[in-house]
Amino acid sequence: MSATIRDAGPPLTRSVEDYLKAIYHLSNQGGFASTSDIAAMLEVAAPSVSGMVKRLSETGLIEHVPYRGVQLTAQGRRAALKMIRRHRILELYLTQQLGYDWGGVHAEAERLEHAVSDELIERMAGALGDPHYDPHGDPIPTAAGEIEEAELVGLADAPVGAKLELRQVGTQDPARLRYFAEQGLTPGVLLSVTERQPFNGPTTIALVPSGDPRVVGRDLAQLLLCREIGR
Amino acid sequence: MSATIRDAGPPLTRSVEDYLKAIYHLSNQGGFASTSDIAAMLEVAAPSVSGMVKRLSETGLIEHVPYRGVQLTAQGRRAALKMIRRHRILELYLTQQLGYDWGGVHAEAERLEHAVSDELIERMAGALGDPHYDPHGDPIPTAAGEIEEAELVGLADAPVGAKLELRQVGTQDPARLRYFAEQGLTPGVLLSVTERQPFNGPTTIALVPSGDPRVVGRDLAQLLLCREIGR
DNA sequence: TCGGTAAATTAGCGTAGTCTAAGTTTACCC
DNA sequence: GGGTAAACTTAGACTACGCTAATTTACCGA
Repeated sequence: MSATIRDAGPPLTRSVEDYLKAIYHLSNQGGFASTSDIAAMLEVAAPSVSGMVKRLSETGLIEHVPYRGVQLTAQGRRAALKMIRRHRILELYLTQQLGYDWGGVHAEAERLEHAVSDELIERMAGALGDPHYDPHGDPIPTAAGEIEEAELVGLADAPVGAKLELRQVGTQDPARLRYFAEQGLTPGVLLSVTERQPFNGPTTIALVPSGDPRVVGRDLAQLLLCREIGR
Repeated sequence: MSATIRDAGPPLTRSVEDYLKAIYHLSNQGGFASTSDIAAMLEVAAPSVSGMVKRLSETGLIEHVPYRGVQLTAQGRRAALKMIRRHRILELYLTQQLGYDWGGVHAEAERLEHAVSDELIERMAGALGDPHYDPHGDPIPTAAGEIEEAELVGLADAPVGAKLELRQVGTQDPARLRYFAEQGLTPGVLLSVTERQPFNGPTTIALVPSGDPRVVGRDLAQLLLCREIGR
């Protein structure tokens, strides 16, 4: 009989863990992560990524479509979620238990996530009351490697007063994408809904933290998929 | 003007940190650490040590006398003490704040000590009340890289009732060293002084925790250099 | 004083991961 | 539909670190 589930294999190196995490973040729901995006995120040269991609796909952690991009396999996804859990638990622990502020904590967690044991993470999680969300509102994967998928709402449908994080832009059209980028409406941006005109009218939002206002017509607003993070 | 003190240079790799720590432990007070002892402590092959020794002496962290052994330079010693501080603070923090027992804690600290920042260590130290000793009674180096040298007393001069840790054996004579080893008297062993005969008579001790008694004549007892860790 | 042995070193190689430079492939635009 | 720019991959080199096998050195005992 083959190994049940934990077919551990050789432990992953720091680099491999970083690549998997980057690929996870870049290939949100089913998409491909491109070589150059991975290179930019990890601050390495593109050929380094090509080389690593070859190795990772040989070991079954990712699928590689040459000149297209990569996706995580189930195994790679599991490993990535494990790192994300570690990262988020560490960030939470360092801020809540050791007085870190949100500036320094990311770099610290980035280094520690490769060195901590599962046991330590679970002890930290326990000391924090087994949290399900980090302070950004992002869900923390469980120890078993499951993550709650954030529910996305179109900006056109978000209630006035809601505080949102823009997560995806639901179009491939370059003209629209360029327009959104010009408006500062790119994934990751925070905003709040300040007003909406009736009868399918435009939505007015304020960017956070700058407060800059934007008015977005209904058709475009439906393309801006957001996660609600509060009122 | 040359750099004042913190002539940091490139950050040390994990391996380098491990080598420096091993050399520190093996070359207690002015002695040399041998290639094979380092290899044994780090569980690598001897030629790997030779190679690393060459690099470390080129970068000024150690002095190498070929076929003799190595010693830390002031710079190497500083780096080693920094790692030892990290290790001991981590061990203390993990046991006192996160419920680790003394079994699992060493391996965890061994990994973490290479990943933590100075800031994190100082925060942990602060949370612990800036301790000066670890639970073994070993002194914790200060953040500035100073360590309280344990004051060693010959077993022949230790007061009856004292609890001691055997730290060094003050002879190179193989016959005596072998005898001590047979008696279980090797560095690191804990013991308590139960009795001493007058007129330069022998000292009777009990090994801790077994309680096994040993009677040691004065001449030999003077060779057993101990650190007092309580009564 | 001379071996013999144990320790140390050198030689040579392998892997992981990085880089630059040089070629391919894709995609886009007119 | 062809040309070009951007993205990607391949080629080749380098560093850190490990290993085994072979050689050199130091020391101890006869």
